[in-house]
Amino acid sequence: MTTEPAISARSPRRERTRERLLDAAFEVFADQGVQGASIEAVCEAAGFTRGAFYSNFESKEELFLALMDREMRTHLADLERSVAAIDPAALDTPDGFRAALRSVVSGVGPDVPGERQWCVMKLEFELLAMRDPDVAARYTAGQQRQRAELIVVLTRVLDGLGLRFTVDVRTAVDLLLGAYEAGLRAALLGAPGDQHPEALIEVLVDVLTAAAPPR
Amino acid sequence: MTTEPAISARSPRRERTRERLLDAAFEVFADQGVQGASIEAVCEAAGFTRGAFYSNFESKEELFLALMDREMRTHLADLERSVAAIDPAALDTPDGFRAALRSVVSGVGPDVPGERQWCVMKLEFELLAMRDPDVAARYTAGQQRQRAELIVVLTRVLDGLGLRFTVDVRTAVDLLLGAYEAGLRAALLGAPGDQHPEALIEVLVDVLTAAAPPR
DNA sequence: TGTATCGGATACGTTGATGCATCGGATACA
DNA sequence: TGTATCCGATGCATCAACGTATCCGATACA
Repeated sequence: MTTEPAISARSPRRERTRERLLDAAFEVFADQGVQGASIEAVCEAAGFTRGAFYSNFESKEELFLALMDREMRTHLADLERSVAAIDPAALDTPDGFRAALRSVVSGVGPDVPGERQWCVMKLEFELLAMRDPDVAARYTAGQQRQRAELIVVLTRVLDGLGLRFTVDVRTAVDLLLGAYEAGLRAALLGAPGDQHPEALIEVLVDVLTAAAPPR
Repeated sequence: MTTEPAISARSPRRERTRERLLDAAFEVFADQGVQGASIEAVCEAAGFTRGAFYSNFESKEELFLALMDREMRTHLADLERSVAAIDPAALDTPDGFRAALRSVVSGVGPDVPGERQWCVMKLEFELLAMRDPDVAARYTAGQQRQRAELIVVLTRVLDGLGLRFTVDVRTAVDLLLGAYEAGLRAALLGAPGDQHPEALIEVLVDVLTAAAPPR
């Protein structure tokens, strides 16, 4: 999209500083917000000065876009990895089935340490997307890839078990993702009550498979 | 919470400028982001200079908190109003029931013009809450009030119809709110597919009332 | 070992937001 | 109509972030 120096033409050293700047950007953006963070702060966190930054990126916006693309690629890969790691044998028990489903829906399961940052950055992405059509297009494209992957996987898994959701699979995925995100956010904000992602997901799975024909 | 000049001790004139500043803050914050917006920009939008601002608020943060409190109060009032406006007669038909439920869940139904700003500001609130425990406490408190109201209302309505959700009412409310928000955000971001709030809500209602005992 | 190129550091001028100290006009009350 | 008070406007000094132009050291290659 933006003019990238023919990606192959980037020296290894250059590539490493880029990565370090992106890593730092993730931390600093999550901590202070994309708008609130200064380029200087990102550079400092990465152990560089602004000279290095302007040598690698044109602006904070370009840095942000590069970061978002990288994160979405990473999480799609994580999803595919955790899908590949599903143990078909464990699916027979309801608990195993729910666990697999949860780990798949969360994209990467309870990697609890980074959960907060991940959630915050997702909110930042959505917020920026609300204001910039270009960001919105990239963001929704990534979300759609994730959604498509989940649809395929769930269809396959349920077929294998001889089950069916009581609603269209695509709708089921949307509901599952919505419930998971809402629950996660509420939990991270310290909300009381029972709106925690695991609980919501389990209830939802029960409801969505309730009237399904037995194997 | 913060030192407010004994609310009664605010002259009507002063009160009006405060309101105008809050109105402007809503617009500007939604447009440029809380962090991205300058105090100057808010003042300009309100038709004042910074002198007026510093005479009424101590900082941008205090303005933000005042705005968040006001918005949450307003939306709770809207919710109670739309609850009061439910026509019991229309609840008999499935469509009427769903319509009532949707308008109640959305807090104020399809007031479509301001929907985008409302959604953006909610994201801003959540994001700021993620970073500041004080903001988080106020935000979740407001959310819990809304949730409690919905729980009461839905229980009452369903009882009147001789229906029951197939899951705990509190869980049902969480699922409905989650689905609505997720759908709304996706729709506003221009996502393709069927993840639109109305559709999700209707499916969810069907699922949640499917196995309910008939009247 | 000499040299050219690349990558990051340094230094500088510019801009825009901030907070305050002070001023001026309008409103209320005698 | 005169006067006091309140409230918002104006002017100013400060500061942080920005972007660029230039410099220096390291690596690659002859």
